[in-house]
Amino acid sequence: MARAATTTDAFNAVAEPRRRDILDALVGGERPVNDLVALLGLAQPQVSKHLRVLREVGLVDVRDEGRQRLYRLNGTPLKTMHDWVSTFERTWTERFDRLDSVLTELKEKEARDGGTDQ
Amino acid sequence: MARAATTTDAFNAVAEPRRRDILDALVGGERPVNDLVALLGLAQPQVSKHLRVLREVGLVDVRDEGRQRLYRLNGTPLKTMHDWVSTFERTWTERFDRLDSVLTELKEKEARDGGTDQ
DNA sequence: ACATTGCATGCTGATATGGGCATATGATCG
DNA sequence: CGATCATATGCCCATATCAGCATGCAATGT
Repeated sequence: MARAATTTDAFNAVAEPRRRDILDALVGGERPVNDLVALLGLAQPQVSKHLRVLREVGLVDVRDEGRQRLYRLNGTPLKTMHDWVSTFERTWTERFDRLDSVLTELKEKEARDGGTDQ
Repeated sequence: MARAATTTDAFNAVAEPRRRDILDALVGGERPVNDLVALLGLAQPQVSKHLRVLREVGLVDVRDEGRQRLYRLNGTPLKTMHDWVSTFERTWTERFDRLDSVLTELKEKEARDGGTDQ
């Protein structure tokens, strides 16, 4: 088996930096493809392809307006990511890091003096 | 060019669900590889490989203890992800969604104005 | 009708992936 | 030392990716 498809979920879709850039660019509101092309300095086909991936995971919606296609951000699928990552929030807090070190040291000491572990 | 390496950053490393599972399993504290093998129901080599990726992006630290290698969570690299995702937090708030819809409708109406009578 | 603009899609090629399986390395025990 | 437990690596392979480039196609302008 190979790596999971980029269209599998938000995690995979957003692992690509360009796609994150696109989402960032859409925070300000709807934009036609050429706007994004100009903003990102990418070739138009690649932008369209990235947008396709984002659309498939529901991170953007499209709307036709004349000969343009206006893409709009829809962050809902990011909620899952946010929830998951938040689980680890304590981990990068300095205070927690210290606490963790202390706990680990305690464990090591215990394991050394008791003999009975687990 | 192909997809970015999984070891490029936390975004890519964590796009793989098994690796997320491993991190989840490590929230409770240090664990030897075989613990993870049992918990995840994966083959030992794959677990070791996933751990390698996690180590390369700094999401886990290792410590030798006899013939075991104890892996420990280090969520610091997740902070970047958290910060980025948080940027979009408003997006999945119901109230914001509604506001957004209204704004879009207004825009659509505006774009249409001046011509058709209604 | 024809040219043009705005986007999407198709194809090619180099590349890294992740699982399966075998094997190497390393520490510990008898 | 030889056996065994705990992990890491190596190799094979099917697969999806992403960039680049050409082309398809709908909407608009003249």
